[in-house]
Amino acid sequence: MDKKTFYITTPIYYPSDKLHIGHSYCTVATDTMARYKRMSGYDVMFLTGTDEHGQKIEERAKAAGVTPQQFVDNIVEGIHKLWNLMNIQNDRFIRTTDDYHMESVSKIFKELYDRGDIYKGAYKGKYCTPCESFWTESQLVDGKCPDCGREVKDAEEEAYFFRLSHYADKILKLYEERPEFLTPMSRVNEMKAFINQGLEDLCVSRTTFTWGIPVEFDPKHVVYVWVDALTNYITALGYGNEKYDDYDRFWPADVHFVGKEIVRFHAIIWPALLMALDLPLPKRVYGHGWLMFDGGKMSKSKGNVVDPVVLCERYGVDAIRYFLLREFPFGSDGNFSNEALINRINADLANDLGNLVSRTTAMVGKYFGGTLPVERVADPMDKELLELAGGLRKRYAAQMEEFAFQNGLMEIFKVISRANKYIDETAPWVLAKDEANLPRLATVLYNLLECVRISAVLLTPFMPDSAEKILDMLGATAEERDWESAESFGGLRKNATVVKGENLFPRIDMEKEMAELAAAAPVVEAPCEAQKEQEKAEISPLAEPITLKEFGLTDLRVCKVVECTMVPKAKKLLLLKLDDGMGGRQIVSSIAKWYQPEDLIGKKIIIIANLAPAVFCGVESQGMLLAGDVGTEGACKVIFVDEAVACGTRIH
RNA sequence: CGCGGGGUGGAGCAGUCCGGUAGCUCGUCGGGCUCAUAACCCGAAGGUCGUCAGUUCAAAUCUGGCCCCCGCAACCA
Repeated sequence: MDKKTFYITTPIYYPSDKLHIGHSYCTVATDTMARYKRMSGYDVMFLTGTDEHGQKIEERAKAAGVTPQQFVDNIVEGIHKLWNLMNIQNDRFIRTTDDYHMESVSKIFKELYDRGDIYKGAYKGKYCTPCESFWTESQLVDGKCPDCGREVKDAEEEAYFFRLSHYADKILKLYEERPEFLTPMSRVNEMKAFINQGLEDLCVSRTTFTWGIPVEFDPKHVVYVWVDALTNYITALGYGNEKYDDYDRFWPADVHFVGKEIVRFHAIIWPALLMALDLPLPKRVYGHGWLMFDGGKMSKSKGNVVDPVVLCERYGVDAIRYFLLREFPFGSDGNFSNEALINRINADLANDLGNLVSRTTAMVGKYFGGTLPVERVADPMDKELLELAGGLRKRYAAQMEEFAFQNGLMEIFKVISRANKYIDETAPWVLAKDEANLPRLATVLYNLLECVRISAVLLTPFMPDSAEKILDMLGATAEERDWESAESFGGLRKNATVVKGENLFPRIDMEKEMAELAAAAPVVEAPCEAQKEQEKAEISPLAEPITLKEFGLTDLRVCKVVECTMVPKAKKLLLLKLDDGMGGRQIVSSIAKWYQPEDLIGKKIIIIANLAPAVFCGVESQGMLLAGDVGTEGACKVIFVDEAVACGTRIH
C-alpha cells in the first residue's frame, strides 16, 4: 500500500480558443510520462485542466453573446473530447471555475494577506479617458495611448500586490541549491537574468473586470491570474478544500511540465507563492520547447495552426503521439511539417516496426502453424541481438527519467532495427527448407518475437493502443506484458502462439498524400470532407454593408514614394516618405520582410490619408498604404497605381 | 549593446555541458534477399561542423569578435 507516488502536471490551458497541436504536445508528453511511471510501479497522479477566468474570456464570451461560464463550458467540452481522442489518461481535471478551487483560492489569498505577503497598494498607470483604458508606462507608444494615440494622464487604481520582490534572493538560492529544480539548464540562465533585472511586486487583483474569484474581504476586486491559476496544482489535491484529500500523499509535485513561455511563472512566481505559504516546492519544473510550423511560430494570423483532431483522424492517434515525442527533443523547439510526419510514420512505424511484426508473425504461422515448438538451438550469431534487447529496459528507463522521450524511443528502435537485420543474417526461409533445422528456426523466431514483445511493452506509454495490438498478436499474457517482464530477455513462454492481426501502420504514399494536402491548402490541415467549404472560407466574408456616405469617410489618396528606408531598430517596418500633393507626409508600413526600399521608391501607391496618426518604434505614421495578402505567411503585395494619376488624387 | 534559441554531407536533426575516429533519418547510386506493409539487409558517393582569431599535442565541442536565421519583447497601419 505504500507504493511510491508520482505527481505530474500539465499547465492549465486557457480556453479562449480551441487547443492546437502545441497543447497536445505537452499533454501527450505528460501522459506518456504518467503511463511510464504507472507501468513501472508508481502510484501516479496526473493532473491537467483549464484556467478559465480573466478579461479575455469575459470579452470573448460577450462577443459570442453568451455568459463567460457558457463560453468556457463549451470550449472545455471540446478539450475533454480531444484528450479522450488522444488517449490521455489524466487522473484529474481541474477547472478554475470549480467551486472547490474557488474556495481554496479565497482562503489562500486571505492567508497571504494575513501574513503580510499580499498588501493593498495602488496600481499606478496612465489612463486614456476616451478609450477608458489603463496602460502601464511601458505600454505607451511615444508617451501616448497605444490604441488611439491621444494624450494619457496619470491615474491610480487600487490593487493588491504580492511581495514578489522579497523572494528574489531566495529564488536565486533555490537555483543554486537545487540545480535539478529547473531544466533544461538553459532556462535557468534566463530566469537568473530576469531576476537580476530586479523583481517588482506582483499585481494580484483587478477591478477592471469581474470574471474571476472575488477577493473575499474586498469584493470589488477579483483575484488576478497568479494566485488563481498557479495554485491549481495544490487545490486539485485538496489543499484548502474538502473535495479531495490527496495533498499529503502527492505534494510536492514530482514535475510540472510547462511550455517555455510560462517557465517564468513556474520558476519564479510559483515558488515564491509557495514560500510565502510555507509549503514545499515542486521537485522539478521542466520547460519544454515549442512546435514551429515550417520555420515560424504557429499563430492564427499566419494560418498555420495545426489542428490535432484532424491529424489524429487522418493518421491515427498513436502515430501522432509517436511523432510528437520522437521527432522533437523535448527541451528544444521543433519544426512541425507534414512531410516530417509522414516520413516518420513510414520509416519507423510502417517499415521498421509494423513490418517487423508482420514478417515475424507471418513466419511463425507459415513454418509452425502459429505455435513455436519448444526445442532450441542457440548460435553465437544470436549474442548481439540478445544482449541489445536484454539491456533495453535499463537504457530506456535512464532516458525516460530525464524526460528524454526522443532518446528512449531511439533505444527501442535500435532493437527493432537490429531484429530486422537479424532476419537477414539468419535467413529463416533457408532454415525452413530442411526439417533438421526446425529447432534452430524456432529459436530464431522466438528471439524475434521476444524482441518485439520487449519493444512493445516499452512502447506502451507512447502508443497504448498499438502496443496492445502487437502484444495481442504475440499472444502475450498479462505477465508477459508488464514492466518486470521487460527487464531481461526470455520472458515470453517458449511455445508462444501468434495470432494474425491487422496491418498496424499502413504505409502512406507520400506523393499522393502531399498532393491531397496541397489540394486542401493553404489550410493544410483541412479535413477532406470539409475541403470544399474550407476553400471557400479562404476568401474572407463580406463586411457589413455601408452607405456611400460612410465610404466617403475614408479618404484614399494617390502618393508617390519619394524616399524609403528601414525604421531604425525595427525589423518589420519600412518608413516611406511620400509626395501626397499636399506638401508630403511619411507613413510606416510593416512590409520590410517582403519589400526592399528600392522596390518602392518612385512607385505610386494608395494610402488611407485620414487615418489617425500613430507611432511605431518612435516613428510617426501618417496613414496606411493599401496592400493585398498573399498566401498564408502574412505576406502581401502593395497596390501600385498608374503613373498617369497625379499625387494627391482622391480615390473614389 | 533589449532577452533567448540556432547555423553540422542535398533536406531534417543528434553530437557541444565532461575537447581525442563526425553519427542518425530521409533522398541519390550500386548490390543482396524474397519471410514481410514495393517493405528488409549490405555497400558507395556526399560535410575544411556559419566565419575569423585564440587556448591546446588535439577543437563541431572551450574562449573572444563578426555574419546570418528564428522566437520573444508595447514593430500585426
